Amino acid sequence: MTTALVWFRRDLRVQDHAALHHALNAHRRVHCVFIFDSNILGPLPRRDRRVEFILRAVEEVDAALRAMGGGLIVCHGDPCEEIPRLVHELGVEAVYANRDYAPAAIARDAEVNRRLASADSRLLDFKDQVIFERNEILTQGGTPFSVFTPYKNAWLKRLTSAELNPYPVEPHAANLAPPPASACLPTLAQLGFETTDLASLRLPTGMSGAQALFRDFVERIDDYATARDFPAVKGCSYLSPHLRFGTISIRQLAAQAQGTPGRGAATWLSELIWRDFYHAVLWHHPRVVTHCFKPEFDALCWDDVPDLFDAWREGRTGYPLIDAAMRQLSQAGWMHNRLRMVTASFLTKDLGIDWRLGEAWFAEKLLDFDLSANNGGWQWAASTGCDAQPWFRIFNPVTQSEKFDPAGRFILRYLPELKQIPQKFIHAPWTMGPADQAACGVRIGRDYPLPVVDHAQARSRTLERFKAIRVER
DNA sequence: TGAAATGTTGGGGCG
DNA sequence: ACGCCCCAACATTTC
Repeated sequence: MTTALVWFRRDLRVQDHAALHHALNAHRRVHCVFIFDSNILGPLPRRDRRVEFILRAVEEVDAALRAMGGGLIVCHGDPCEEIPRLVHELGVEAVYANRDYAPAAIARDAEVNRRLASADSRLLDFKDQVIFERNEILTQGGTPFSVFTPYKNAWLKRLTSAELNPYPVEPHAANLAPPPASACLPTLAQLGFETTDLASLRLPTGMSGAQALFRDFVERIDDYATARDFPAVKGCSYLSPHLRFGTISIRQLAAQAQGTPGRGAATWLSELIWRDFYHAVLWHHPRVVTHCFKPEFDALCWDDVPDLFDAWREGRTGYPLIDAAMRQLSQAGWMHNRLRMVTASFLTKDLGIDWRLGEAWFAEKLLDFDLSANNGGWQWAASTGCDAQPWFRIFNPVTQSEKFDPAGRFILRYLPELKQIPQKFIHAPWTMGPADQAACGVRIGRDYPLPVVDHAQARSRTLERFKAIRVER
């Protein structure tokens, strides 16, 4: 009678779960554990919606496992100590987990595995988080891709139904072992955290919330290609936090995208491939965590301008689309993808601030924060990364606003102070003359900030900044 | 998964 | 009728 332990991390579901599937297939007794990692939780502010989001998901996993005769052991501590302790207490032969590709996670798992080896056990890890991982997609020359489009073509060419098949859990669910009677789930307070406003965000949580969002999106998937760029429109899937914590599986999403004809589904699949791409980039090039993917851009001299950085973070740059987006980030813990590109461009190309500062702010605020996608997106916007946007391609915050929020509907959702100004000034309020300002009762510089920088000037400074490091040949 | 600068064209006003 | 200019509108190139 062999015993296994399934270690849940960023895969908080009980359907289509690789590690759980393999453990149940191979062992007569399967315990399940989730650890609130004190190494990760320690540095977080005491109010963090993600901890609450995870706890809601953990509660649902526990309930679902109990319904199948098992349950979830939930610990709070250092996995390097907790896992070996459980292995000893429960008499576990092997620990099963789904692979995590972030450098810190790789190091953690290596350490856990090292300690398990001395206890005559081991950590078995499985591909679950992505469709293709590590070296599964390489160029003909056997090197990792550094441009997205050829990567995507190779990805699509390699895709078979095998990658999209779910990992069923039910067939051997009888092997689930109930947790010790003493085990019970911690509260947020017991974890040392305060309640947040997560409930007021109306963000569906857990597996059930993810499936509800998924069903809703499937109804709209045909419109995705055209609607996804407009932040005032309900065009995207809103599944990113769920994909981040694995409350829904990537295979379910990719199978839906692949099996639906039309441009909408194809465009969405492309976005899912971007996710695989950035995971692979991080796995092949862990240096991008702290350095530019293209080393020559490490020579860039960014500006040290704390006041401008604060204005950006707090949404008071004087550019309405930027400010609305930054307030969405703080208020909702999420930002529309188009706006992630526009605000990242603004920080790096208009304010001249190092992309790493913006990356860190997004990492703190985003519920869906994922190191690979966040780093990849920021380096793309800063023109320092893999398949980055060319450095001379600089977003105009006003033009982007006119294109993607033409009526200013998104802007007004987060900047009610601009409600009274005429629609034609909503994208650039400072262009109102004194008479217009008086007429609508909004004085720019008092009721809403003047632009903190002039875009045309900032643009030419950025061109100079990049020209300065250009290699002469 | 841009935008600005520069070049070209063609219609219309006008002498 | 014709040439000239102005300037949108569109195309190309440059950053």
